[in-house]
Amino acid sequence: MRILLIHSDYLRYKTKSKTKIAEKIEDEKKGGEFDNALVVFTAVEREDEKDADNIIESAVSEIMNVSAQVKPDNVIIYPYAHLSSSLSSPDAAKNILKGMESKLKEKDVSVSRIPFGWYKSFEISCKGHPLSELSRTITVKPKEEEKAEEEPSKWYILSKGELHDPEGYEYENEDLRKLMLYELGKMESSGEEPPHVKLMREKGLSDYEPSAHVGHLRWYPKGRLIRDLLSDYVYNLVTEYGAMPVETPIMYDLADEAIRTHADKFGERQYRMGTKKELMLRFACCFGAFRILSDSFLTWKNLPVGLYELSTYSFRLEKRGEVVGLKRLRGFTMPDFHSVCRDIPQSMEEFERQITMCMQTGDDLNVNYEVIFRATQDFFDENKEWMYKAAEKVGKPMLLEILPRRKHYWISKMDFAAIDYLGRPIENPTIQIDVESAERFDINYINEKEEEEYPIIIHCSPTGSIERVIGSLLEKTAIELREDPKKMPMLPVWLSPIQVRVIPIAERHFDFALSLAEYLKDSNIRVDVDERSETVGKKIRNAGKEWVPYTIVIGDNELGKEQVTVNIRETNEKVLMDKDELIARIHAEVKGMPVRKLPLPVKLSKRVNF
RNA sequence: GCCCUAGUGGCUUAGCCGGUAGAGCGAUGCCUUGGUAAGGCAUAGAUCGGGGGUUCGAAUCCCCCCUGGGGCUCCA
Repeated sequence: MRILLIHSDYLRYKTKSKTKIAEKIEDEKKGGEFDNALVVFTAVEREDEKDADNIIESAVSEIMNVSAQVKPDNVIIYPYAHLSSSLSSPDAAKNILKGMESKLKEKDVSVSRIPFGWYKSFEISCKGHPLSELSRTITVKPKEEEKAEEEPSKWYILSKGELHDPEGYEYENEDLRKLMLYELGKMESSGEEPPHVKLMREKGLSDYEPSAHVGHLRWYPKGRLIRDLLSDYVYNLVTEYGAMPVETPIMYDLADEAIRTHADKFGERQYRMGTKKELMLRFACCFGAFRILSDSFLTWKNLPVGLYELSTYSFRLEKRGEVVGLKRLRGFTMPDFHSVCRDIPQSMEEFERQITMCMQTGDDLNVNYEVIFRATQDFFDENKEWMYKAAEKVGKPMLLEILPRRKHYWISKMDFAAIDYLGRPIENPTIQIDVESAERFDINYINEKEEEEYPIIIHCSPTGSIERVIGSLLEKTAIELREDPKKMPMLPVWLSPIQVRVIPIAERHFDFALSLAEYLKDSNIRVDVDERSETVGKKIRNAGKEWVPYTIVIGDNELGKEQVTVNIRETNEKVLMDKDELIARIHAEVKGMPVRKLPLPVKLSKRVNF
C-alpha cells in the first residue's frame, strides 16, 4: 500500500461520474467539505491482498502516528490509484479501505472515507508545515511482533527417560554442552573462521564461483568425486531401507495453489524468476515428490511408501552474511527421503527406523552427531512414552525442545548435528513428521474400508546436505589435529580421491611404478604415479599435503621384487608388504562403501593444479 | 538487513604517518637421476578488490560499492 498524507486547512470534493467499479453511495456522500483534515491518499496494491488485516493494522498505526503529531480534526481516507503501478483488485481495495475506516472509528477518530470508483473534483489546501506532506509505503509486516509475543520453547536434557534442566545438567559430553549453549543462544564466539573453508580450497575440492551468485560453488575433480561417492553411499543406504529413487524438476509454477502455499511458508528465502510464468526454484525435493504422490494411487497395503531424491540442487536465497563455506550455501545437494505413512502410529514406527538409519550414517562416515529432539507440547503430552523410547535408539543424552504450539508443518522432528572446530553445530540429518502436506497437496490413500484418507508424511535426510557432510569431515580433521598435533589429518580411505601414490626415484623405475599402479588399479584402487623429476623428499611431502593414505617409493631395491615398502599415513609407519596384502588391507578399509574410479590423470606430470 | 574486520601475482604475505610494489610457495626452463616431509640456478607472472575524490604524485588519506570472515538476526 502506498499512502500520501496531506495535512490541509480544508478539503472539498464532488463526485462527477461513475466508473465501472464505482461503489454505491447515498446522496450525502456525493460531496463534502472538511476543515483541518489529514487527507490520506491511498493506493491499495496487489501485495496487500495476501494479508489484508496486517496491512490495515499497519496503515492505521501509521495514520495514528502522524495524527498524534499534527492533531487534525478530521481524517479523510481518499482512494487514489495513481500512487502505484501495481494495484490490487477493486474489491480488495474497497475492503481494505473500509477496514481502515472502521479501525480508525474504533479509535474514536473522526474519519470519513471518500467514495471509491468515482471521478471526483477536489480542492485541497495544504498547510505547508514540515509534517504536512508525508508519504509512506506500507508492506506486510514481518512477523517480528508476533514472534516476540510467542511463548518460548521449553528446553530439557532427555536422558534415559528422564528430563533435566539444561543449565544445571552435568554434561559428560562436551559436544552436547556446546550444542545446548548454541541453541539457547549462550555461545561465546572466538571470531575465527571455520577451518574447512581453507581446507576445501587447499585440497582442491571446491571454491567460490565469483561469476555466480554468492553461495554457489564450483567443484574440482577431487571434490566432485567425493560428492559422487557420498551420493552413491546415500543412494545405497536408502534403497536398503526401501526407498524408491526418483528425479523431479528443480523449478515449479507458483500458479499451482499447493505449490504457492508451501512455497510461501518458506518466506523470502526463495529464488523466484521474473519470467512470464511466475516460477520458483525448489528449496527441497518436497514439491516434486508430493506431486508424484498426489498423482499416484496409494492403498493401505502399499504403505509405508518411500520416495528418494538427491536434490542437485536445492536453492535457498539465504541472506548475506549467512552464507559460509560448506556450512550454509544457496545452492546445495540434499538427500531427501519422503515416506508416506497411514497414520501417526505408523509414522512413529517409521521414525524409529529412520533414527537407526541416521545413526548409521554417523557410524559409516565416522562423524559424531549430537541430537535435538523436538515436539509440540500436544504431541509430547500424548506420546511421551514413545518419545522416550525413540530417544533410547540414539543411546545417549540429547536436547529436547517442546514448542508450546505447532508453528510449522511438523509435530515432531529430530535433528542431528556435528559440532565444528569452533564448537558450533553443523545441522546434518533430520527426520520430521509432517501432518499438513498430504492435505495441501491432495495426497491420499484408500484405507481398509475403501475410504480415501490423508496420510502422514515423514521427511528425512539421512545425512543432511552433501556439502555439510564434506564440511563436517574437514572440520573433524582440524579438531583431531588440535587435540593431537602429531595426528595426520586425512579423509576416510573410501573417500580419499587418491588412495595410493607410487613414487619412482629415477626414470629407470618408471615402468615398474606404472605397472604396479596398473595392478592396483585393476583391483579398484585409486592410484597415481608421481613421475615428475623432483626429489623423493619433495614427492613424499607433496603426497602428505594431498592426504594420500598410502605412499610407495620405488627404487633399485624394489625393482622386480614382490614386496614394497608402504608408507601408511594414518600410523606414520613404513611397512614392508606384498602388493596383494596392500590391496587386501585397502579393500577391508573400504568394505561396504561405494567405489569410483580416479577422475584424474595417473601421471602427476599431466595433472592440472586447481 | 545491521555492526565489526579484512581484501597486494594462482596461494601465503611484506610495504600502509603519500614518492609509483618486495619475498616465499606454486608455475616454466636448465642443472641435478636421487632412498622417505621443501636440491640448485634462472625466467615469467600484480590494472595493489572495483569506482570516485584529495594531491604535483595514492597500495598508503577520504567517500561509495563489491567480495571474504566474525557477530546480531535467520536456517519452514
